[in-house]
Amino acid sequence: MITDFEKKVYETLKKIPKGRVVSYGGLARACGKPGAFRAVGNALNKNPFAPEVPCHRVVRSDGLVGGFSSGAEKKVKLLKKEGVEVDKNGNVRDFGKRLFVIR
DNA sequence: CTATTGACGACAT
DNA sequence: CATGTCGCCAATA
Repeated sequence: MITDFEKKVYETLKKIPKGRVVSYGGLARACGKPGAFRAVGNALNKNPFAPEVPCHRVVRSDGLVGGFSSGAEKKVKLLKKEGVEVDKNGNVRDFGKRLFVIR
């Protein structure tokens, strides 16, 4: 079951360019719900469009990669593969520059 | 319909 | 600067 909110989340997430990351809060704001960052995380956790939607590009506002349905390590690996360097602590290098602000 | 949960965020200590 | 607590929204039981 795909709700309108989740659909919006996935659609918005597809806009994120390769090599860039977006915060849960920013993504939530782009969906019209500035405070729904938790709900966004939930939507991504289900992740019905795993390879189609780049859910691994969504990171926490504090610079940490956050979690991942298949394991945060996998997420980090994918990010590195796209050119996003991640510290062993889990924080993205040059987070401010890598962060993609929608609209 | 009510309660609990979760890939979080901001503020307080 | 590091840890702890409360608040947030939507989905699910």
